[in-house]
Amino acid sequence: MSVTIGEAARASGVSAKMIRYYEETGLLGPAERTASGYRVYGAADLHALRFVRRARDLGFSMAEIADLLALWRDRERASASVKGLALAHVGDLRRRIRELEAMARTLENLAERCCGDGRPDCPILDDLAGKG
Amino acid sequence: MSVTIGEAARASGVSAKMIRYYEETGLLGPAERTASGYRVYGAADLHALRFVRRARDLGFSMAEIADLLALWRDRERASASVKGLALAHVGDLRRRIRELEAMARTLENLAERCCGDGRPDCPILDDLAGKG
DNA sequence: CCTTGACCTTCCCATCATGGGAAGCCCCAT
DNA sequence: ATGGGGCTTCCCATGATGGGAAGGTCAAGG
Repeated sequence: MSVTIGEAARASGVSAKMIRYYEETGLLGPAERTASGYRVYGAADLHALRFVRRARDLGFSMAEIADLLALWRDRERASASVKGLALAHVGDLRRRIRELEAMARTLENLAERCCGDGRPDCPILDDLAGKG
Repeated sequence: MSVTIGEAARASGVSAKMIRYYEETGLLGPAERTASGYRVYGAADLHALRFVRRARDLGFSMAEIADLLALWRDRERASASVKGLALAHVGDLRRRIRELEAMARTLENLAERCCGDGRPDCPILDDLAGKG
């Protein structure tokens, strides 16, 4: 039950490029190799790759994922640690959302006041130019 | 009424590093120089720098800002072009917000189901591991 | 007049996660 | 044995930003 990097990529949704990168940066341990140097992945490796993929989909950074992986592998972990990490990340996401929200609202307000026709007068440019 | 790059940075809120970078990449035209090679900025340059700063604060990319600057300088522009750019960017922001929202909600749901005490059982890790 | 310290110049490097591509080796099927 | 596809490593690029080194410049004060 061992596959090459291409099959691992297809099975996990992580590109072969990224799998090598994760190995290079230490997020994942070095993969086993065939005699000719090909990387080889077993069931546990695929499991870890899918874990990483899922965590990336939830917006965790590689550093956070390293922590999550360590907790995942530690059967003695306290769930409080995981929850803490997750909630800290949620705080991060919420903060970014608030920033983007503020930008979007500002622009929507400006755009609403811009007639958007062939004339050059434009409250959006006026605002950017500081003439607000 | 001409200032050096440091003063321009302070006056515009754009770091000296970034001012040089904007010049290097062509977002802003080459600055005038003193005989000894120092960059020199006049009132119009400061105005443009503040424009760029403000646009960055609203989340526009450098490519979009290049377009906005061109429209700003073009007195024959159609406000529709500006509005189009702005609304396209709003669409971008809204899409990113939706993605982050989805991540945050997923994580909040998982965290809510995690008791977060000293025990190892953790729905968050279970979900990441695909045991959801 | 010379020193000092603050400022400027260019150049290189790092971030973070990701992709592109080249040169060369390997494996399998025809 | 040949061809095609997959693997290896290595280098480069992204976008916007900061850090820092090595060296030139300027203004103020001794």
